[in-house]
Amino acid sequence: MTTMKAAQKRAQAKVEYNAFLAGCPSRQLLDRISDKWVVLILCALGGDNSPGQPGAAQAVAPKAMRYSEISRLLAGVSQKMLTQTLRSLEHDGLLTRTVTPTVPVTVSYELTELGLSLHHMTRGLRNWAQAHMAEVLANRETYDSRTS
Amino acid sequence: MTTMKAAQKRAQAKVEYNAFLAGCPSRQLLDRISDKWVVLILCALGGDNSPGQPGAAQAVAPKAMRYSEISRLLAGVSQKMLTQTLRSLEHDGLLTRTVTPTVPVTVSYELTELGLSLHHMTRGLRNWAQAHMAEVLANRETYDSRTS
DNA sequence: GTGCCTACTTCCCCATGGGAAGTTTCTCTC
DNA sequence: GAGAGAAACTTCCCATGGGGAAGTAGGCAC
Repeated sequence: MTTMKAAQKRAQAKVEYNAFLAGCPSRQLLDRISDKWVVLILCALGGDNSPGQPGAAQAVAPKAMRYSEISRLLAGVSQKMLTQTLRSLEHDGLLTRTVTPTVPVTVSYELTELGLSLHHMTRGLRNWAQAHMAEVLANRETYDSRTS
Repeated sequence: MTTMKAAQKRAQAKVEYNAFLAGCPSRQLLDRISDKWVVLILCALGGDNSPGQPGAAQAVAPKAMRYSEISRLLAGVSQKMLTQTLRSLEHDGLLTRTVTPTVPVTVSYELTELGLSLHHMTRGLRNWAQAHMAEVLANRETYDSRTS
């Protein structure tokens, strides 16, 4: 990484982000997006936040949301973390922040195209978690009974 | 969500893990897997850990790895965190831990089928990070120049 | 004027994670 | 036979990060 000829550098520039290397920017990016609040915010803005009508195919349409809406949906997030996470996502160009100077000012957040592409991943994560919950729970019990 | 008939409740029982609810087990599961070390370990064991020959199609085959191998691959992970994360993944049935009583004992970790299914997700995350790195970097610069 | 609204920011405190050194059990070397 | 060394942890200490709660701005309603 430190000693490298220009030709190699050029060849690497396109492909050679290796998230396993601690210093690699893609590793830092992975660190940032492998965060529970990031995943949840992406899911929320991505649109798979319908109140859970069972059986109804969830309408998965990206949707702009206000700060308070997100705050309400992501039960348990502290305001500090929410603001902080939203800022970093805006910083990375994953979402846009729009201030509307209404009575009390309203702020709305919306995924960019880039954010939308990441949303496909986080959506998969969330669905995985919900789909395999039972299995994991069963595994935990098996594990605990084996070791107790 | 609060007012619900028994019929609906029954219908929900199967499907209705909602990761947005703070108390929901699937939320806790999502919290656990939305972790940088979890993602990296899954990627490592999933097999997309080739030393980065640019251009060469990465051989993506799940692979058992020893503790020290993982430790070396995931530059920057502390032993404490690595052990802790591996334990929790084993606990959830995402990987198996096998002790071989050789000279100094060797321990190898391997993904279970469940872990493998999650690996598809984390692999996507990692690839996304590496693929969109440049774009994110550009966005950061734009953002910084706009606000400075 | 008092109070309330949204979208934050700030302060304090505790839990979590990093760094490094210690532990165990064996075998190999001097 | 004393000591080194190796793998996989475990333990201890301390800094950072995240939660909880309270404070801020500023415009409108009462």
